[in-house]
Amino acid sequence: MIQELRDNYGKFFEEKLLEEINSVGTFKEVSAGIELIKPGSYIKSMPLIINGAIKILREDQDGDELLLYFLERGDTCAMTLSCCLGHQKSEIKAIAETDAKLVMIPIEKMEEWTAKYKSWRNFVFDSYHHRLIEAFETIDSIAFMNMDDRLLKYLKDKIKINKNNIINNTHQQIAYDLHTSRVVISRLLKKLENEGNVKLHRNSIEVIHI
Amino acid sequence: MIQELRDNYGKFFEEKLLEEINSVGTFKEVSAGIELIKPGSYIKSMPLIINGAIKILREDQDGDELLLYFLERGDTCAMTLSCCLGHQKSEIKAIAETDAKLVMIPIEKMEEWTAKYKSWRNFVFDSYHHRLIEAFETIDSIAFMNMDDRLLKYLKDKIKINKNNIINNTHQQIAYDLHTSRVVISRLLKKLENEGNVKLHRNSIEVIHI
DNA sequence: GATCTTCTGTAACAATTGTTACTGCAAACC
DNA sequence: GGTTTGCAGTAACAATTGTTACAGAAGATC
Repeated sequence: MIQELRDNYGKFFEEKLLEEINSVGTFKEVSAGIELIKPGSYIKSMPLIINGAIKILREDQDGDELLLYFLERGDTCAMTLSCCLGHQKSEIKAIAETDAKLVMIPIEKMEEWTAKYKSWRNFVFDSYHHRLIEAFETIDSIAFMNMDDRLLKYLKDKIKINKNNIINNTHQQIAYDLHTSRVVISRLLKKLENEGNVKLHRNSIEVIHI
Repeated sequence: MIQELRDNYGKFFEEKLLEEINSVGTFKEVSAGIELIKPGSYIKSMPLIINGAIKILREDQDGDELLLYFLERGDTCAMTLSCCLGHQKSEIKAIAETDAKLVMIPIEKMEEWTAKYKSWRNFVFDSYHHRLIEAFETIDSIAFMNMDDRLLKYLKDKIKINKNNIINNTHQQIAYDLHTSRVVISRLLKKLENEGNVKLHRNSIEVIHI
């Protein structure tokens, strides 16, 4: 595990902290689709992402959901951070977007390292910063963009995250992420296909051109 | 100023930190309507809010804007925090919602205090936590609520922030905050008036019942 | 191969929100 | 008092998004 940590977090943390993480962290592999965090649950450890991607969703009381953003290598979950520190319930839902490798860190260490390691402090602050920025970008999308542009952005993000221009999702799954209906997504995808931007298959979408 | 700090931040910070804030901070009074932060500008100091309220807005490239949330006594601007630490440009716009008193802290102190004072660290983490939660609540509103409910929420928030059930805004100003058109707001307000929930006057709205 | 399930395509329609245009009113200004 | 300016009310219409319903295609299962 120490080698994975060095490869992925060596540029953030000094060797001594890497060793501490190695000694108290537990390695975890998850398969795509696994639910990591349920809204309303308490969180006992914080994940450092080694590889793969995690999808972070917001869910309202009716079970309606909306994609907030993806976490990747080098990211951590800011919500987890603040929940741990504030001993609060989770406000979000996290699902493995791809198969992923994580290192789970017990929350007691967080406060300790925050005082001890400058690099850890900076990492935590940076994480908050990035999540806040991404939350604002999500707000931009839903406030200022129409569904056709939001769908384009979604396809772009998916390609980037999965490193694959074939998106293995049904229209219904996309509709959930964008909080709209399946019919709307089918309609817009068909339009994109007619314009030559995508090719539609059953259970997957091949993106030809942005 | 030290007394103002003790009254408003005494429960967060130890006396020694209060004194440090007092010695390096500068007191600032602003009138309602003053623009404190422009999107794209660099930030050189961070505000602690003593009283009054600050309105935080998101703005897109076309100049369209959207209200994110209000800051009050005991709050600080998380965006400022992360901009200072990351030496980044502001992603938001801040306008004094009411007359307000602030203490401005030079950013160099922030890193220093983060290492030195546990209470400061907790304050900063808490601020991030609250802003993230509020950003998520803003996402909830625009993603899951219709304009009529968003308007109700807006009126409620305004009453709370201004401690006054008369809201001194034109319909156009509300439309800007909610990123919609004046006609839509007039329409919905008129509906609320017909239902007996508000009374409409020129340049102001009297809220009768939630 | 026959059946069942799930996914996609599409039409028709409803609801919500956005736009344009015009009106009268109130306050401000001269 | 008369004029100008900005605000609010309203109608008519357009655009976008959401809903319902149904048909056919692709896989999965037996």
